[in-house]
Amino acid sequence: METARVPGTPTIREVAALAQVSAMTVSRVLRGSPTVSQTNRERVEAAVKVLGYRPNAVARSLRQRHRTGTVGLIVTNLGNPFYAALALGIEAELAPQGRRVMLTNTAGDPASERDAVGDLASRQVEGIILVPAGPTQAYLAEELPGGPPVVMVGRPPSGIDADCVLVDDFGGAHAATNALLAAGHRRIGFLGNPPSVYTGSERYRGFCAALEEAGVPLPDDYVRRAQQDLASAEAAADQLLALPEPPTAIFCTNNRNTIGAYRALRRNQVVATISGFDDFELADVLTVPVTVVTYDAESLGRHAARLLAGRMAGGDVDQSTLPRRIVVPTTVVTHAALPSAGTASRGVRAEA
Amino acid sequence: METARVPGTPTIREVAALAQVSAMTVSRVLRGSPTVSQTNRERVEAAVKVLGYRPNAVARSLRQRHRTGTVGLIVTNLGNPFYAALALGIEAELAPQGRRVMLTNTAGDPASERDAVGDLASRQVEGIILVPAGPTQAYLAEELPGGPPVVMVGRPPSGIDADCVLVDDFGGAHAATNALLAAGHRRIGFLGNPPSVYTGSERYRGFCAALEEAGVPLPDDYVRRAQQDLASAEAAADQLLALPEPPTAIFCTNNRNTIGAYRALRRNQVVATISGFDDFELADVLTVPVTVVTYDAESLGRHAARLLAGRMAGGDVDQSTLPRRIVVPTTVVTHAALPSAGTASRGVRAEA
DNA sequence: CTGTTAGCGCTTTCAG
DNA sequence: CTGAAAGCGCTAACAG
Repeated sequence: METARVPGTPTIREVAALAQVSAMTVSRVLRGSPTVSQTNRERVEAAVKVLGYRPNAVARSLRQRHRTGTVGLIVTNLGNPFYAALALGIEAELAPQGRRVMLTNTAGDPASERDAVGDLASRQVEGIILVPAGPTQAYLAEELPGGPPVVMVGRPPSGIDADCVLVDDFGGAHAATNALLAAGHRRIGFLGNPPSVYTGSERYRGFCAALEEAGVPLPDDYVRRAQQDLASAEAAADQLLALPEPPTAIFCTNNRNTIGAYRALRRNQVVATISGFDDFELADVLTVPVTVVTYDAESLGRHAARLLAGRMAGGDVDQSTLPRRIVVPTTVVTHAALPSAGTASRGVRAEA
Repeated sequence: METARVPGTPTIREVAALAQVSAMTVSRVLRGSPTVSQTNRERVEAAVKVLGYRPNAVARSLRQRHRTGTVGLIVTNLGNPFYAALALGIEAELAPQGRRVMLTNTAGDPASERDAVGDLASRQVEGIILVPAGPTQAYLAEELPGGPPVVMVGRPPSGIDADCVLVDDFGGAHAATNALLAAGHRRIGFLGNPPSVYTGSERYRGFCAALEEAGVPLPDDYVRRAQQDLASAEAAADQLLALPEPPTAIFCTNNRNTIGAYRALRRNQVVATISGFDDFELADVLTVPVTVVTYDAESLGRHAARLLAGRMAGGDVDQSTLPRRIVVPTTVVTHAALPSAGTASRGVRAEA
């Protein structure tokens, strides 16, 4: 049974046999150890080439106790360009470290998130970057005792300690609302996620704070909640527009809501200023003015990867270091309306 | 040295010791083998719970020779919504099979693609889904002798045999061009990728075939090439519009070109019909008519994952089966222009 | 139904 | 500088 091997997958022993050295010498050459004679190094390299040998990373990981060079990424919806950009940033940061990303899409299902965490831990990932789907991550405490470090993205950890990377939700909403106020708006509606969602409540807080600072009132019926889909946002915007005194501007807490609101305006043939989180392509060619809050999702991913790298095996951060938190800044971009006589520029940027 | 273990990572032996059975019995229980007595099963399950034991998938993979339950995905640009949707479809198809996706972004660099293939093979992925960056994949033959099966997406394999999933590039371009002809256009310009890119040449072929069938001439200067970025597309479109007899419609082979062409029209205050591959959000609210070719990128990913599943360990396809090819159909969607008096519908679909 | 033995492919450890 | 022995955590193969 000694010779019953697949021809295409040689092992280190076969390389050793061909090179007439021990497996250890081959192992040393493969890892670039300096303690190998020039002669042996060449013999081994030749044998590797002849056999088309490729080291088995799984076997290596097993022996090296958990050094798998893999990182888990759990997102709620890869179809959202925001998460795609996040994944891109993470991959770009980790690949040069020789680490690979294992991708999981939860479709917003907390149970699926929990399963994924368990499975990734089983696969010995060295760390996990998590965009949480549910309200709490307390389960991580029992799921990962002594397991891989976790970095959370987009909302702070709840029920557990972990590093995290956040967007300046409050500041961005505050700045965008200020831009609307500066443009002379006094009747400003709000279209957003339910307050149970972290980003939704933070952005609502920023919105309210700006209004309050300006002494501008916010009638109860100017506040509408919608889900993350166009239809629900359109319906909510319709309600705003149907008010006896409709708002002259609407602030939306996410991309879907912004575009839904625009469609409602267009269908009702109303001109009002649209404002919201997340820039989008063609925002500058719409028939109403658009003011958006934007930020660099790829950079968010890079930050998350760097935080994680610090916690992983070989990282620079002491495990006793307190949870770290990075807040990524936002920028307000004002797009002129298509038929407007205003500035013709594609976008006017202002620091948040 | 027997007890020098990290408390948080128990092994199967510790579970066995606690349950007072052998490691094999634990292993059997974990995998749901029916040949375990009820008593022992309960003892083991209790011990697992007490210790918080989680099987080590790396050790399992090593023993089970390559059954890692991982698949490699190599794309050129995750930031492109098309690839994000592709990844989503692949993940959705593989996750229920207990397989995880290892993601790699090549940024269009063939050398990076080759490195990624080697690394993924080293990590013992059971298969690879590849959106090729370079003109040939001949290197796979020497890189993967007896290695994991590969499925290509978006363009057919070159220099090697492999299953692949393609978009009906020819048919889509043909149908879209026919739609322009049916709308009465006789001066139709072409804005596309260099013909060295598979999709570019196929779409050009479809475009030409439709014109030829209709007996409509295609002047040389009606054909312009652009890269996959807005600036280059805008410049190329400018040239088309600057012709003595400019086209009344422009067919573009990709999303970036379509939007670039639209920006050129808008800047030059010209009304012409825009047509192109890939639908995009807000296409229906532009100031000119837009006719796009669309297809389901997520479904493309699902098809790719299914083809791969057939070739992987435990798959249903004999390895001697000839390379399979799936062509995903396209749909032509006509969006009415914003100020037009035509149909008010969001989009008129027609089978390609 | 259960356990023992052996070994996946590699690297740590220690002895030359 | 080199190699032999042992074993990472798990499971196939066999024997009871």
